[in-house]
Amino acid sequence: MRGKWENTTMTCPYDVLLSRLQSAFDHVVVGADPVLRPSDRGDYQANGIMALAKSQGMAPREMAQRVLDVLDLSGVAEVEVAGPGFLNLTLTSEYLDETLRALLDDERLGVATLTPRTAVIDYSAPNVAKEMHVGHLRSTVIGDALARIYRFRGYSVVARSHVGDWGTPFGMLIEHLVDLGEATAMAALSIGDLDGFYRAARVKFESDEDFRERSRQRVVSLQGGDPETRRLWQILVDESVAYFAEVYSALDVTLTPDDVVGESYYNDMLDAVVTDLDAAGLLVESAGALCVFPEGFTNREGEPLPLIVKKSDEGFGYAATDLAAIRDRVDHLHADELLYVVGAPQSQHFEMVFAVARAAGWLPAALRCEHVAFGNVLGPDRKMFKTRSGETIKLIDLLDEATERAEAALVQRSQDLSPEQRHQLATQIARAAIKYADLSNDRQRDYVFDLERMIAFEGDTGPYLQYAHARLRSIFRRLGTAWDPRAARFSLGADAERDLARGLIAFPEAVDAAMATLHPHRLSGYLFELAQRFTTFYEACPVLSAPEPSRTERLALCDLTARTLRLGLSLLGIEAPEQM
RNA sequence: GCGGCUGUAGCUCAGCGGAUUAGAGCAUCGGUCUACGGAACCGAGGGUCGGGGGUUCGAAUCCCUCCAGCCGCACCA
Repeated sequence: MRGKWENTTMTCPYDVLLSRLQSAFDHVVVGADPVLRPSDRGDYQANGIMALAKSQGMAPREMAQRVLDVLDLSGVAEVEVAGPGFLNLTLTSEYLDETLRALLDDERLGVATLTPRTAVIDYSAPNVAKEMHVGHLRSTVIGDALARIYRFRGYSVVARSHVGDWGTPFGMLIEHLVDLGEATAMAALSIGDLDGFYRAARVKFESDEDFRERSRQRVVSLQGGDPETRRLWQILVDESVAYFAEVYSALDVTLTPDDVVGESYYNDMLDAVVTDLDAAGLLVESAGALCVFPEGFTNREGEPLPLIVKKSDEGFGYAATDLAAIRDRVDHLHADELLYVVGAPQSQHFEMVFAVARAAGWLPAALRCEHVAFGNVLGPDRKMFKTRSGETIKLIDLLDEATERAEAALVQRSQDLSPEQRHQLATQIARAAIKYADLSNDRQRDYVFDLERMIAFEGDTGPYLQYAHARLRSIFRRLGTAWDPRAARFSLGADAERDLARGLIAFPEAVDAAMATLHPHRLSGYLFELAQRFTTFYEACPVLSAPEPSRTERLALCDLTARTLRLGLSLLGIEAPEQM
């Protein structure tokens, strides 16, 4: 997973160890993997000896010796062979001291920037004139975390919220808008009652033959480019996008209206998709529809499965839009990487779209293109999370409820906060609770939404991490006199100090793992563990009352921990308040 | 029927290319208590890693198979 991206700096111990081990392993077999892991035996362990020994028909112990003979870890770590042939590596105290002091001066806390690439990340994607609900939570939160991580690593990120702003429902929506009158409709939409608007349109559509007919005509006008119809449609889009911006802001998500590029944006490119697929000899007419049959996909009957590009009614399917979007992103946005943060049920669709794009030559082989799939948000009954009456739950309601609970908890504890401060803080805690709960689960799995648990201040939660950070910051508020980080020397005499230090130097590994695997929970898990290391340290080691030079050393550890938590949380899109 | 995902402690979940004793949180029980923010810490109990085979010196992890659940499988995105 490493080595795919070139590092511009190399400061973290893992990288140093890996490169030293790698050259030793290369002496035996070039490219042999040392299999370097964090370990509680030493600081790290290299498990690659056994596999290498097997491949060379040697005894593992003998192989270990052979590698040790050429392994140069001077100034970095001590090594010892254990068990069948594990290399247990313990960083020298000089090297730890050196590394930690370098971190004190490093705003990036050891995380290297990568050679810049452009990544287009497709996420969130709500529908125009429809409420943002829990179904959009994961895409929005995971996508935004990935975008933040990528940016921090030096990538240029183009975010795309691929909103549903086209298709047959818009006939009915526009007619409903006309019925209400523009002013009334805009007022309704601007207060965020998108669902009410949609539902009312739907009801009329189902019960009123005349309305239904008008709606059909409206679709035709819309697709035909009738200016007045387009103007009305634009009102729906603009009001919705403005509303999404409010929700994004409430969630502290980085998406802006500029990132909201709906399906309609690609309309003009759809004909070319068809023409070019045809020219490439990929297009087949089947049952009146224009299709591509990518290899390896079959339907229920075992027959080839089509990707329908143009429907038998002449309309374009969403596959056409997705294909057009790929071309646009590769050709015009110059993407080196494409990510689609979309639910797991669509995995086959994306596999097919990617296969067709590759077959058509629109996706260079070197370009990373991935469906970042995720599981469902489940309710307490382990079914799709809905209200008791079976309705979808608005994101904004979810956030409001979380904020209320956080606020209630704060009332009991924080006496010195003004109501405004308390509300502001409660908002930050609520966002942290919801986002962290999502990001700390393996994204591929379904997870059970339990607000009670996720907003708790104890346990593996966002608020717990925020609290750890706030405790750290309070130390510096009570400091009184200034301290000089540059005077810090890390002797790490106490176990708790050393454990904390080991956690601190591993931050780059966690960021790297989250990015390489596109699994933000690798980072959240790291942060939780770091917070635990800190609280253990904090119990065992007095800071402010410690004698020098211990006091300065411990303050430096606290400083690094606070900054690591803050930076790590920020990469997940979670704020770290100074006080709680 | 085919394909995908999932099945680890009472509950919610980690376990990253197989590796030295399977972890955490919550809950339970027992400690710490003039406390640098106790919204904390320390400790205990609790698991035949869905079942069964296989490969291996070694498997929660790889392969096969079975069972259970969720999802997808031609014109809604």
